[in-house]
Amino acid sequence: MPLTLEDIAKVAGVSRSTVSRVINGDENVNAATRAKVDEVLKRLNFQPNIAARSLAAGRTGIVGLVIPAGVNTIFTDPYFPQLIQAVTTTCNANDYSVMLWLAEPTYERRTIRQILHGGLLDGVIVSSMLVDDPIVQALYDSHKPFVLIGRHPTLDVNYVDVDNVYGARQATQHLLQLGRRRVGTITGPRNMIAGIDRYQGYREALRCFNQSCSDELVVEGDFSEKSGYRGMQQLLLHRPDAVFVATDTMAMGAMRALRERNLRVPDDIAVVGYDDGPAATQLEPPLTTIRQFTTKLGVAAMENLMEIIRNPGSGSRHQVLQPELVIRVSCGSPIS
Amino acid sequence: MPLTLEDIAKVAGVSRSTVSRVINGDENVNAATRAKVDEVLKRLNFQPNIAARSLAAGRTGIVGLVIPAGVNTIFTDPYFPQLIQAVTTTCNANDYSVMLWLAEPTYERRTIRQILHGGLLDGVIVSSMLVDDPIVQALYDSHKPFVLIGRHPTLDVNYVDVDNVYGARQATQHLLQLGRRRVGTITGPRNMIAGIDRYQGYREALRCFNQSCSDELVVEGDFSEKSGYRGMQQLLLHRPDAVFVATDTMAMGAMRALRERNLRVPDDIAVVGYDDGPAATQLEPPLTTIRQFTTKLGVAAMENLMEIIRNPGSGSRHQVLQPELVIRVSCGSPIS
DNA sequence: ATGATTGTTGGGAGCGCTCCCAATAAAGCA
DNA sequence: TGCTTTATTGGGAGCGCTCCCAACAATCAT
Repeated sequence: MPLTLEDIAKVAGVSRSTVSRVINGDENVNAATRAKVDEVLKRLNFQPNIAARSLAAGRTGIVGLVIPAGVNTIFTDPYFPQLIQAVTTTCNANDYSVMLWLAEPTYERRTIRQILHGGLLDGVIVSSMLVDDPIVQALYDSHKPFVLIGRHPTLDVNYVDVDNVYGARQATQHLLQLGRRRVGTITGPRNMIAGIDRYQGYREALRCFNQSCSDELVVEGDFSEKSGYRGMQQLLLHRPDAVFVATDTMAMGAMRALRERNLRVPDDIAVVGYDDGPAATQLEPPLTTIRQFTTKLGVAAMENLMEIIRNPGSGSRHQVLQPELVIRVSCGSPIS
Repeated sequence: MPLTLEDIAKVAGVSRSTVSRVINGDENVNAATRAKVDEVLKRLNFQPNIAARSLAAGRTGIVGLVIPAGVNTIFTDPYFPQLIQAVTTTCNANDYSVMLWLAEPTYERRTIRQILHGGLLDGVIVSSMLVDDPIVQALYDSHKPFVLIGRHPTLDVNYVDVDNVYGARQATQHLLQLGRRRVGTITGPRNMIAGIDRYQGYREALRCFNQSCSDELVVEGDFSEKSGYRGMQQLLLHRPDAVFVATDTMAMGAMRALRERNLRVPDDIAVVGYDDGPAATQLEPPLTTIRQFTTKLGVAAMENLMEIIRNPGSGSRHQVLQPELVIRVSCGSPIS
């Protein structure tokens, strides 16, 4: 049978309240008393009952991390592991526990209700992917503290994000500066913010160089390796001399397609990826890509969330990180 | 402010107790009353407070899924995603929620304590990898219901497992039956049960064919792609004509090494993997491997756990699934 | 020395739920 | 008809914790 505060109190010769104070770091405890209680606490390996605390105090020390994507996506793309890692680590460092929801985009209503109204979570981090994810709206309507990873197109919510438009612009400009003139792109899905923003950055870069954006050089992918492969095949019909691929994973597929056609990278065609995941360095040749500090993103999200939990009702918080171009081999040197 | 039982009761014109009965499916409620309460419940979108239920009833409807491996391993190996998927789905189908712990093998004590004594979990599933994982011992000492995925070498605990010895024997025998005579292996780590068992199966197969097991044809890997690559390079020094690789992921690495040396699969060297993950079909040539029904494993684990939760104190339960050989191209046809 | 202040502690109330028992109404039986 | 049985319902107790307030002792200023 698990111990209770009262048990500890009896052993330490103090009251329930005092033990509670010690556990929660209340200032108003005599140093000697605190030492004594601490000793008993440690000796009996006491762990307070989370449910009881939740009920009494209205907080649990648990935050939810909701990743609305199929398990396959989550574990294929190196982005999510890094994110999960970062959030988990930050949580633990701050005495929070994480509850991880890997949800298919079509939630059961029950799941959402549980997340929102079960009373178990102090706050929620959502790695929002879809433009119109129902859970975001639901969180917005509830008053539970939450932070989005990735900006939201319409709602004014707390979020942290990397500047996808900027990153994509950097990538595309890099290709243009090297003298490439038929720069294609394999985009992400158009119902995901990141997909839209990166495409936007691509177009802005073209405009900077007074290039028109011809539809034949734009293919929509879905972030998977296979869609990169297919996308590249399609693109090749229109003889691009460079491609901006909206994900390293898709870039892998794209390069597989090029290899099959015996096209050389970067000589025949230059490739830029996006993410700077582990694959980037393993590819042949190593991939020039956009580094987006996924870890920082996760940490920032959690820090914001904790701030919101501590201090609710303050205005909505936005934090945008700048990604940076990592130059490797896949774009080669300037073409004269 | 979230609703309470009392709120619902007031609206429905009944008592708190009756509402509770309806929610928990108690038989002793008049049909008309139940309908009325159900209607209110649905209309107001009521969700009982988990903490309060936990405190009063001693159950939460939450189970923990503990995966004691680095995040990198977890997301590299296709085994875990499938497992997580299976457990999560089964949970949801049975009105349980999952709390996922991705823990580095060296747990903080705090984490373990929380898992065990926080009182939040009705039960725990541990995907035990390491032979002497501290959390298994801790769970064993506590009296919390738990199920291991993967047998335990010494403790008599509830587990579900696939027969790794059998699977590895099948794989190796397949190579031997095709006439290969210098069959090497890249094993898993020796501190993981699965690694040990598969190596054991390999040796048993050799013994069946009256082959001695020469140390030079055995290399230890760590389940990673890279270790497969390295292992193969090492193995090649001793001219094997076939390899049993204890993981598809490692097999990928092994085949990369072979490609680099311009060795043909299966002509020059035959390869069998283990897992039948998505990579198996994508490899060139498609990989003959052992299918181990990871999904079934996850489902079985959860079903056992629920049974144990419902019915504690029954003897320990063991369930072992048989894996099967999936023949593709990487072993070729019999050698005359 | 007296009243006010500060530091420290103990105990009551109550969070929202489940479980149990008692109360009531309805039905069955002699 | 009177009494037992059954079906249905309501309310008290209590799960383990936090929060609040009151109690007390020790210290301070006057």
